Amino acid sequence: MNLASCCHFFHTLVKIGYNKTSNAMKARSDMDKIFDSLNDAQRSAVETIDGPLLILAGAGSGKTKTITSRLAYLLDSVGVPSSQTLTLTFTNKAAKEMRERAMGLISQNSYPPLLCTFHKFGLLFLKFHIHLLGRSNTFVVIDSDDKKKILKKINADLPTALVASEISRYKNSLIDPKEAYAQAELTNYKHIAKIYEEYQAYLLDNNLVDFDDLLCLTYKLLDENDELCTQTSEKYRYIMIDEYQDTNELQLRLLQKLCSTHNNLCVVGDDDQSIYGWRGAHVRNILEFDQDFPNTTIVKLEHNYRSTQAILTVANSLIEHNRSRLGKTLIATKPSGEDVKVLSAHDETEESQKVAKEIRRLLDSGVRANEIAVLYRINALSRSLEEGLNRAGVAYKLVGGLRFYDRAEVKDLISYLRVITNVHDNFSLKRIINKPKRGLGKATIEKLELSAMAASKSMFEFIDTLSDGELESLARKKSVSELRSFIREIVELRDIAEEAIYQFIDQLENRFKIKETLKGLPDEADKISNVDEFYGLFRDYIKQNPEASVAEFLNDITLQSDQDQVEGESIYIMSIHASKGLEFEHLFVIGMEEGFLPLIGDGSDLEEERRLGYVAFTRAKSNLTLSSVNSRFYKGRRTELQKSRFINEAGLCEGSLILEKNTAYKKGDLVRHKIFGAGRVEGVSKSGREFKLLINFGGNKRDILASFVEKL
DNA sequence: ATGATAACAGTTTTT
DNA sequence: CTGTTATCAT
Repeated sequence: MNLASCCHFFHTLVKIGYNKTSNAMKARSDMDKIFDSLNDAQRSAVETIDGPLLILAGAGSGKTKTITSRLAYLLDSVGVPSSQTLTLTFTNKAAKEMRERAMGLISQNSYPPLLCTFHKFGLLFLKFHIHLLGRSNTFVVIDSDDKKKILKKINADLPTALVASEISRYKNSLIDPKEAYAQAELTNYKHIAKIYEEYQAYLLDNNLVDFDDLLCLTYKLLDENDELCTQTSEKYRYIMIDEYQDTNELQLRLLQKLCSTHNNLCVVGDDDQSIYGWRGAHVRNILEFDQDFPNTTIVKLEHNYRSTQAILTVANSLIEHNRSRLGKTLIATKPSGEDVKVLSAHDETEESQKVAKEIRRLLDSGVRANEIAVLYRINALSRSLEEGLNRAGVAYKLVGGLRFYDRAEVKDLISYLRVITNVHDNFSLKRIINKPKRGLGKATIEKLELSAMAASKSMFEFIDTLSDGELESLARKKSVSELRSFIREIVELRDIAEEAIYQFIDQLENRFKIKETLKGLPDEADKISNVDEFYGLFRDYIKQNPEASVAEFLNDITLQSDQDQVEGESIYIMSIHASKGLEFEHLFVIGMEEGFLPLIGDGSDLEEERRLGYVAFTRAKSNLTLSSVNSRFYKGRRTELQKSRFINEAGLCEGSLILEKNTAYKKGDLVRHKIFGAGRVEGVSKSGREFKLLINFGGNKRDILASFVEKL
């Protein structure tokens, strides 16, 4: 749902009140069909509507189906007005998918329920209530790049990435600059707190809002206005949250406010798939949900409809090595299938060669390219893989990487639009004032900005009101005339945007020759096609929302990452993080070595690394191949590497195939156990899906599962 | 103001 | 080995 229609939606709710429940008979038979398609656990999750509910949804267990069915049940069977429900996700993609699936289940005559991302909800809420904080709702949402630019300007010495993440941490812990300063002990942190204070002042001055503000200002409003809080909570009587394992402290507290009057909170997630701890997500939110929300009902969805038994066995045994987890075991609904394979290679070149060869073989046997994917823990591993795929003539699509809206040429366009909708936006103005070149350098721009500030005017206003003579004392003569025409074009475009929006793009390109100025730059063709794509997006948006303004378009796209990957005739390669939520018939995971997966470094968490392994493995539907190398070229040097411990923990050994064939251990092998130390294998037997070894530790004989020892 | 070089750091990234 | 940023001549 776009911003325009969402706002309309908010208004409509107020005006028409609740919609009437649909035809009960019809709803009943539709609901019966939905229930028939659910398993027992899913059905019980759908029918539990009052009080806190934790749905532990394992990978591939029909999570989306369960949430959407529950929504349909609430609306069509229980008769809850759609306006009283709120469903939040993390990504636009998830929201879109869920909305589409929910629409197919919910009876047509109910108004679409509010189903959007956390941040979009924040945006909508602020549009309606930010005035209570003494701010105007014409604020602009900035992205993390904009944020870094602002921080860089404020601070010169400390690394902006660090400052940005610390400020984010403060905001997500609801710590204001004063408190941050008070609690800082190191001088660096005092310094960061000062930067934080200046940054906040800058945002306020320019009426900007960053991603974190969308949530923390929303929280602040609810926290400081009891009446608004009660009213909002009563409005959304049934709340559902997707991917709950990825929520942070602020999101938890926001949810506590939102359901303070009813506690009808249903969260869906998987503690075993929590892979964003480094970004502030708190696994504890899902682990201790029943402590935050007493009298919680817990439903586990453990039936897996995605992967073969063989793949699930491997994934289950890996994740069992984690201690902090609620504990569940995926149950296969598919037959055993092919064994999980382990490739080993001497180096990354051979690895990519082997993987490419396997992929070639699959393609030649008629497998469709988009059913194949290769995953890696760090993006740096993509290079050798890409080379190998190129050599083998395998077309691939790299998912992730630099996002569409983050590309320089697209950001320039966005800045143009921002200046056109708000000429006082100094920040965006500075980005484009010398694009295309108008002979203004860093020094001149700085001078203009300072003088404007001294005159208490925005740069645009300042330039516009100055005489040519006055301007010439700040910039060279040639630049002054360029500036004049720049100002004129912006004003004219603003009028066009208001009066003839369908002409807007053509006029923009005409006046500023955006595409022409890209000629001669590296990757010229890509850049021009990105500009064209952006133009297309704008036109589509206007076509779909004829009443929308440029400002609405801008706020909407700031919250968007490029989502829909076009299906083509190429295989996919991506990081494990980027693969969350996806599935592939044939999956390769490369870089299964100590130091890469698990990645070891400061702040690394072995259990989170293991969950990453688990997420990776559970993307596979019928074939899973892992690969490891003896040495890898990384950061300019070649490093000797050992096989990932996860290969062993997953019950796999070199050459693979522990399921039916020989175990890697035989009588007489020397092994080491974490507690008992070194010992000799005296017997091998099978225990469930794993091998059990009888080991003699210096006279002390014990039965131990093979995955708990390592070979010497 | 602009382009060329040196110095440097280097996971994962939903909004 | 990469890509990004700071600094220095032109």
